[in-house]
Amino acid sequence: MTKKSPARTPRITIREVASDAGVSVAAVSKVLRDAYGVSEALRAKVQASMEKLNYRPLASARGLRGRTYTLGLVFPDLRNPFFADIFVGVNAALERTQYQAMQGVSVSASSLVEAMIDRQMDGLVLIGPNETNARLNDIADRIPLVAIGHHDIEEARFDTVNNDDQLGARLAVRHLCQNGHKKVAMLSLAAPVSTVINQRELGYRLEMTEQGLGTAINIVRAPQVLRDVQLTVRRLLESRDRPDAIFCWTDLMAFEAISVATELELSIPQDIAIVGYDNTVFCEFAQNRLTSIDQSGEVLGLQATRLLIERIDGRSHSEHFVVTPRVVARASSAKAG
Amino acid sequence: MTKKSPARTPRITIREVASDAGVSVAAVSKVLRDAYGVSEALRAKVQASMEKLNYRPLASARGLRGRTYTLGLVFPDLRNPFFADIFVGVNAALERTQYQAMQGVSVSASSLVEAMIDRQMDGLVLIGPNETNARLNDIADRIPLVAIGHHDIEEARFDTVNNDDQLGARLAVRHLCQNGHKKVAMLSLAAPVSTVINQRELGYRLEMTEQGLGTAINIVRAPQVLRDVQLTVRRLLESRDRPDAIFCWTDLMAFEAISVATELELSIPQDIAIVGYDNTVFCEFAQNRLTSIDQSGEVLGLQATRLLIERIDGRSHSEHFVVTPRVVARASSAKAG
DNA sequence: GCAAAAATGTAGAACGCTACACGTAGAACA
DNA sequence: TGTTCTACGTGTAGCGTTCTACATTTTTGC
Repeated sequence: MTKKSPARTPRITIREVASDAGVSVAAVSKVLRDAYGVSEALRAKVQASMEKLNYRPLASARGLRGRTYTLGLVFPDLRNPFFADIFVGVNAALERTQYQAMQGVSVSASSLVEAMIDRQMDGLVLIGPNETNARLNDIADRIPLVAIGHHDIEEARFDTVNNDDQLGARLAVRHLCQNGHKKVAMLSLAAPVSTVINQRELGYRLEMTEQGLGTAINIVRAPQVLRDVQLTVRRLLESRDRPDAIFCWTDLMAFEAISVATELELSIPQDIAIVGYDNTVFCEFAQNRLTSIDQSGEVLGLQATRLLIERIDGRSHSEHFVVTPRVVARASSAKAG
Repeated sequence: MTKKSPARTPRITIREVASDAGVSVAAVSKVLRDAYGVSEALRAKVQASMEKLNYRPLASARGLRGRTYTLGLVFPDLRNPFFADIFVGVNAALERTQYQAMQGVSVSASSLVEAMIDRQMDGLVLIGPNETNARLNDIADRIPLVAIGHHDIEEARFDTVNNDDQLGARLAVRHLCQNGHKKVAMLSLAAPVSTVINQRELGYRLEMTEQGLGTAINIVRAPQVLRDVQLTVRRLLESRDRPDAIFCWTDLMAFEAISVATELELSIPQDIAIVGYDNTVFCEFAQNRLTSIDQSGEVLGLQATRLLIERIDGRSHSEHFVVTPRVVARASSAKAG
């Protein structure tokens, strides 16, 4: 079935660079890799030839012996603009390095990770992985790994970068309480495994208790799907004893909450206050004016990438970086009245 | 500087599969590639061994001789959820094939394309490329290429998949006119090159003229940046002779328009009607209720991928697939009164 | 039955690069 | 002067696949 493609211009190889520069192939390779034992004169000669011939090393060939200079980013989905912030951070960290990031979106569980290992990524950044520690350790045994958004670091053979989700949740609740809201519900995510969810829910519970609102604790969970979120919110807002505030798992969920509230002709924040998480760009829009917890995705991405490169370069003990979240207050959580 | 990483379990290679199955390496390779000349018995034997050993072919090694079974998707940015729709389509097309998609976000112009060629992608899908035809042809000479959102197909040595942007713009204007809006402005994008922008602006002009509103033609352009869009919209809405409707380049821009209008205490659609493009999920939200032109990203992604695989398999003449857009009417463009 | 054709399997040379193991030359030291 | 270092280059064996060419067996045609 496989026919021949039209002939394409063949690539410049390391051999041609070597012969053009009048040096050995090994010498060119050394220059390429910044390896030890190269004189300035030789480096200059080789670099001139590379430039002249417009040489670009072929990643597959490099990968077969050494590294591919490619990092894999695994996103849980593409709809949340928060991930774009992380991506910005990753790219900032990659500036002035030879590395390139390739993204994938984990459609079917962990098959993407396998695909990336098959493709010889030098390392992986998993963003919000729904995986157990054991499973992550398995992966880490095969490829340098950093997880963003995974709190279980016991015996972890990989690095993690997190915002303090427990604190984030506490800040949200505290902020709402300070603004006079009492019956704070939490709209959480119904997902198989997630240490992030656990932390947020824990923070919510602890802070509610601390605020003397232990009896008002109310966690409802919805799957990521649009319909389900709306149904869940609607049920919550129409319930006999409606909360006066909702702390949402994500800005995206919060926007849906705003939508449902608007449909029910409840006014925000008078009838119902809303707080999101991630401080996405859309929070700023006048139709949302959503108070949100900022976990600075850019920093998360930057640090994760930094750690990953360190790990590729040989570090074997685990490091765990934590960002302190902060409240960005907007109208959606203003004083009740 | 490069230290040794902790020893990782070595991979299963084709050789081990061959020896386990008691056949030659070449035979295993044939099975892997569905090549001609393999008996059922042999195939079964080999597949059993592959399963048993959990063998996965290494893409780098394959790439050195044949293909990597990897397709590269190049997105212009990560913030627009419309791209998630395209991605869904791509994945649908990849189901039951050996191919895997890897995404990249084009930060610095075309350097990502080079990086993907270096990494031996079998083909590329460029989404909304800001490139000239000549430049795209250059790329197409080096790698199978499909562009989504590029209308200049003259002498194109690549395939394209588009929605009919000219029609889309006409539909938007027509819809607004039918609902009694007359002074329809267009909020367009200030970008270096884009045949998509040209088509939309052309459609807008033509339809305005056809509706007898030639004198009301008013195109303002803003760069993608948040601040600039808001400034532009604000200027437009505060101008002496304010339009009564805005047709926006993108839902994202439309949401910003809604934001500015809300801030100015203009009501939608009474004071100002708004129409977007892409029919993103957020359009449905009650705080937006945004009328939008649907160009079915899923179909775009699916078709692009289909064409790309055909092209990889040897097709050399160009094909151009066009999707017909449709209006999805919501409150933001309802009758003026 | 026998030649020709088709089907099935194998050997082994690439693919472009890295990294190990060396070779050489000059400097430093005694 | 010889010996030991150090710095700098080179030759070349793979890395894990694919694919061409060929060898062998089976089927077909008459």
